[in-house]
Amino acid sequence: MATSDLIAQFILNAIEESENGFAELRRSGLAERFSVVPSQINYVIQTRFSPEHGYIVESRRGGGGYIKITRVRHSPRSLVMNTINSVGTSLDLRTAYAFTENLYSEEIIGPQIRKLILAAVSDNALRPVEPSGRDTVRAAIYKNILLNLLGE
Amino acid sequence: MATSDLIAQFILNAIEESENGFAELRRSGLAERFSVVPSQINYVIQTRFSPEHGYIVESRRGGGGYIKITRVRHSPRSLVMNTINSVGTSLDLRTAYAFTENLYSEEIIGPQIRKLILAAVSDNALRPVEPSGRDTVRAAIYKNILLNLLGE
DNA sequence: CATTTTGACTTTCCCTGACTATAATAAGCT
DNA sequence: AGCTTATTATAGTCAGGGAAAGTCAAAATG
Repeated sequence: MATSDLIAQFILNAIEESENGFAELRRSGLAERFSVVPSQINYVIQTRFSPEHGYIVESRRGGGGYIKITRVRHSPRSLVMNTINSVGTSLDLRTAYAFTENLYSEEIIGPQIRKLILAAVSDNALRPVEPSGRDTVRAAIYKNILLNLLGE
Repeated sequence: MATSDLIAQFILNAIEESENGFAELRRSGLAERFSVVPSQINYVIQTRFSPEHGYIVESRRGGGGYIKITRVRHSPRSLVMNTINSVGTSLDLRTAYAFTENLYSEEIIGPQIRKLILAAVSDNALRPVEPSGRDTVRAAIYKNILLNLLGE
């Protein structure tokens, strides 16, 4: 398992353990704990705690600086609608994963639907589509599934 | 016996031995073990662990990369596997409907899943794909969904 | 001639380090 | 004391190197 995964897990755990739904961390301390350069913490945050994943990140530099990562919560319906709106005409695989995990962890979709969505928009499923066109197709499929999810 | 068969055997064995029904492998390591070039592993996977064979393949590149091969648990005679194998490389919308209705009436999928499958392979979802190519994409998506849905 | 094997090239992801930006605190200066 | 400047302590950005896995088509094999 890559170090970035471990760091992500650590942050996730810190948020879970917290009362208020956020973790306040020292970038330098975290880097030291995992024996990586500080900028790797930024990498982990950018790749795993983006708004698409359902987090907001605040920070402050200088003495007493910190990074605060908060899990955001929407009402179920607005989250689905927000997600649909966030998907433009193009959607890369990573972002699709992030959106779907977010919907899943908010319990808006169950494990089966999560699997269905990921299967439908995976590169495996889109194999016949030219790589350069996949993100466009992915976006269309993704939005269409979510729209049908809304109209129960 | 060809080396590819030995590699396939090895992978099969690894899956059997595993608790969870999947094997997580390092492509480079496997290639080295059998003294072949890494891309031969891809060849083995493509020819022997395809969806039609009942396997799900996931992977990750970069540091800490891996290939994960999951055997979908259900008898090869099941309606799902039959459906997957009936799809082939092309699937028109009417046939997709028919297959899905069949799965629904056999109570293998529920109403919501039925709806979402159809949403995923509808012409609306595939709008960015040129009409002449849609059936091919539809087939790939359809098979992938079915396979993943039943590998719970 | 179908299948297997190979290798050159591409893509993705992780990790690092040099450089930049900002905030708090300490040190000087009037 | 109050203002300005230097120092120190953080965090942010970006480009690049390296470690995997993916793709594709040509060559070898049976």
